[in-house]
Amino acid sequence: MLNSRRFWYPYMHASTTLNNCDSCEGCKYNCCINSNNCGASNIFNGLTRDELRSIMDNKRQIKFRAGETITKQNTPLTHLICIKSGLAKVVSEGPKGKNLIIDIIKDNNIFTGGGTVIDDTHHFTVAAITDIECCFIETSKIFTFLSVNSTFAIELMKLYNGQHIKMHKTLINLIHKYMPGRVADTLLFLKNEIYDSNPYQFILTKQELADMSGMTKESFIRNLKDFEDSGIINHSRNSIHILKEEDLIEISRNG
Amino acid sequence: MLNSRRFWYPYMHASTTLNNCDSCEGCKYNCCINSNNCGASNIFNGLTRDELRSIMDNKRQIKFRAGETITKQNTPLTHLICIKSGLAKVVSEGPKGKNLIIDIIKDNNIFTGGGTVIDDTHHFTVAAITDIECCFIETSKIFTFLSVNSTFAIELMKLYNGQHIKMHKTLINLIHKYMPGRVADTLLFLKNEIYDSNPYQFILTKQELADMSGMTKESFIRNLKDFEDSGIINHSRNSIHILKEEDLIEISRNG
DNA sequence: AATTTAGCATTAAATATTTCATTTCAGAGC
DNA sequence: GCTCTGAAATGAAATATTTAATGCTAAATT
Repeated sequence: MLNSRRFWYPYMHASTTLNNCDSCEGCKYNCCINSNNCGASNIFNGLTRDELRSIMDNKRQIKFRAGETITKQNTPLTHLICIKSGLAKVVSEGPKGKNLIIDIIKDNNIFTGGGTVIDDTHHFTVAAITDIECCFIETSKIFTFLSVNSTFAIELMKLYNGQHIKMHKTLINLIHKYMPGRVADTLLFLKNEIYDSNPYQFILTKQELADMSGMTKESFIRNLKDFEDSGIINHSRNSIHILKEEDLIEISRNG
Repeated sequence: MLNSRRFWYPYMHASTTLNNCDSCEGCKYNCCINSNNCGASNIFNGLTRDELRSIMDNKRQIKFRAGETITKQNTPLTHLICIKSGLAKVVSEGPKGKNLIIDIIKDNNIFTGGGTVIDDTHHFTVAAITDIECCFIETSKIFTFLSVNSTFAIELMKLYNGQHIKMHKTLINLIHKYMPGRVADTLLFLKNEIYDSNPYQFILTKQELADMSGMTKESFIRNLKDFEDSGIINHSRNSIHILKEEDLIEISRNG
C-alpha cells in the first residue's frame, strides 16, 4: 500500500518539474531557511551566519518518487528532514497492518521525528505522496549548537512544542469524536491546511483519507455519501467542494 | 464526577499525614529538586545554585483535597506544577462530557501542561485523585533562565520530549487497539508505572480506569471479567492480581 | 481499440461497543 | 444494627463500525 506508485496524477507530473537545487548556489543555501512549522518562527533564524553555513554545507538534498518510504518507524533517528517540495504523509503503523495518518507535511515544513532529544528513534513512518525534494540535516550537528546558542535552543523548543500541540490535537480529535466528526475534521483540514481552496482537488486516495480519519475506507465513503445526501458537500473521484462549511464545522465540533 | 470526594479510602488517610513543608527549611528548598519525569534527568540539575534559589524562593506550596481540580483545561498556563505527594489524573475533557485520562501523575513528577512555550494554555484538566501536596513554579521565571543557561534549556527540552513520547504512545495505543488490548495496557501501566507491585490495590474508580482505557465503565468491567474467566487476572473491588502476565502482555501487543 | 489494473462505490453480514435498565454490594452516617 | 448512597456488576437491546464480497469506473498498457 505504502509503496503504490501513482504516476498518472496530473499534480505529480507538475511536481517533477522542480529546479534541481544542486545546481544553484543560492537555492542550495536557502531552501531550509524558508521552513516554518506549526506557526512557530523558523528555527534557523536563531543561528549565527557561521552556524547556519556549517549546517547548510553539511546537509544532503535527496529526491523521492511518489510512494517511496522516506523514514521507517522504529529505525534510528539521525537526521531532521526539511521538505522542500511535494507532499508527504506521517504514518503510525499499528500492529495488525492498520495505518493511521497522523499528519500531512507540505513543502517548507520540517519533520523532526518526535523523540529527537530523548531516544533517537523514528516513531513514525514518513512516505512520499507526491514526488518529494527534501534536505537531510544531521541531528548531531543541530545539537552541538544547542549548548552554545540559547536562542536557537528556544526556537527548537518552540518547534517541538508546536508539533506536540498539533499532534496532540489530532489524536484527541480521533479519540473523542465519532465518525462524522472525524470525517468533517479531515475535510476541513485538507481545505484549510493543505490545499487552501474550496473546492479542492486532492491527490490522496480514499484509503489515505480514511487512514487520516481513523476508520476503514468503506466507513469513510459512507460518511462522505451521507454528507453529500445532506447537501453539505459535493464530491467526485478526486475533488471535494464544501457547500455548507458552517454545518461541517458544527459536525466537527459536536464530534 | 471530577469533584467527587472519596474520604473513605485508607490510602487517603495515609496521605494526609504529610510533613508540612513550609515549616522545614531543607524540605522547602529540596522538594522539587527530587522531581524527575519520564526517565529524563531532573531539569533543575541544569540550574546554578543562585538560579535554583531564585526559583525555590518564588514557588508556592499548595495542598489540594482529593477530587479538587488543580488546573482546568483551556485556562491560561502560568505555572509548572511539581507533585510532591499524592496522585493526580491528567484529563482531556471532550465535547459531550466524555473524559479521557491521558496520564496519572505520581509524587516527584512535574506537570508542564503541554503548550508551555507556544501558547500558554492548559490543554488538559488536572484533578487530584488523593490529597495532594504540590509546588507551583512560575513559567515566566523558568523562561528567564532559558536564554542564559543552555544546559537548563536542553534539560527542559528533554523533559518536554519525554512527555511528548509518553503521551503519544498512550494515544496511539488507544487508537490502534481494540478493547481487550487497551484494558491490558491499563492494568500493566498501573502495575509497572504507578503501584510497582503485584497484586496491587488501586484507589481509582472503575469509571476512571475506563476513562484511562477509552471506553465506558461497563465495557471495562466486562473485559475485566473476561480476563478473570480466562484465569489471566484476579480482581476484587479495589485490587488487581495479574496471574498470567505473559498472556496480558500478549493481549496488549496484539491490540 | 481491447485489456488490465487500481481505486471507487455499495451492500449485507458480522462484530465491537455503547446505552439503558436492573440488581448487588460495601462503606458512611445515623 | 439499620438505612442510605454511590459505585460495581450484569444482561438485554440499540447502535456504531468493520469485514467481506461484488460490480463499476477511469486511467495506463498493450
